[in-house]
Amino acid sequence: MDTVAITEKMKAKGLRITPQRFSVYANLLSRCDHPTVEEILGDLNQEFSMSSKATVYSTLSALKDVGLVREVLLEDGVSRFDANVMKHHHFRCRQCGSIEDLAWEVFHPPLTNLLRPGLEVEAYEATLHGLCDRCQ
Amino acid sequence: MDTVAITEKMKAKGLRITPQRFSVYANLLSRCDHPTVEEILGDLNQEFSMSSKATVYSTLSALKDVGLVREVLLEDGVSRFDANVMKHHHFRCRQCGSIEDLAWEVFHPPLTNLLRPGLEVEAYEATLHGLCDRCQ
DNA sequence: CTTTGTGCAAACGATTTGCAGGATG
DNA sequence: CATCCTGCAAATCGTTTGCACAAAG
Repeated sequence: MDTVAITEKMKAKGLRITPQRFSVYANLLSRCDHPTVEEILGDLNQEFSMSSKATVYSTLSALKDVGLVREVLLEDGVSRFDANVMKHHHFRCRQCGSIEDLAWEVFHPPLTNLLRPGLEVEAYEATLHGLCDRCQ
Repeated sequence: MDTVAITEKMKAKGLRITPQRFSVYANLLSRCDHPTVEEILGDLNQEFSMSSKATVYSTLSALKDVGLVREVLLEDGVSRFDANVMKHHHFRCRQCGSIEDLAWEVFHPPLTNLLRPGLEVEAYEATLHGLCDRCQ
């Protein structure tokens, strides 16, 4: 996705554009893993100081509020972020901890008639655990 | 489950029995929600001081190591614990935050042929989100 | 009596907050 | 030029750790 498209996407959600915000979102869009705040910040500050930790937190929070990114909480006590906001599931390697997205079709919809009456299901998602190819 | 059965279950796993350990596990077995350390500790210290936070953490860690309890990490950054170690899924009410167990049969197994080759799936579980009856 | 658990307080790491100055629309 | 973002440091919150004392087997 090019610079203009990214900017437009943010503007369309009513976000004020700043170099920090732009680069956080651009970084997230360019990755296929699910980075932590530290990892994003490391990328942004690689060549020159671009942003601070507090700003990355606040930017991710703003992006999350308007639905451009999703927060992913898996087995470690760390927030991870994902610019893929389509419905999908996750796979997590128990060895290296890497996370990847899985097609939504991997699971059939839940059999809601097996739930106790009274529960109103609005969404769901699954996490698969195992070993990735690199760790086998 | 009675006192003797609980004690035997812990002994069978090689755990040394103490009043603190016993009451943490007994508390967890008697609940159907998925309490945090704070909630368990609050219960134990209701009438008189029974345990400390560090001990509850260490007990839960020991119980987890021998497979008598499971740690559940859901949408908030807090560890929750579950004495139900059978395979099951979870439902979380987005209003009140309550969590309940769902039957394993609610989902068919994943269609692993849709995954990219190289991933070795060992386990999985799903979380459903919605409104419980009390919150509708 | 040896091993292991307990409880306190201090340490820790991720995240949030307060606030003065600066950039955006 | 009014709004609201940035960045620093301090505050917060859940969890872990170190250690002296006590309890379990």
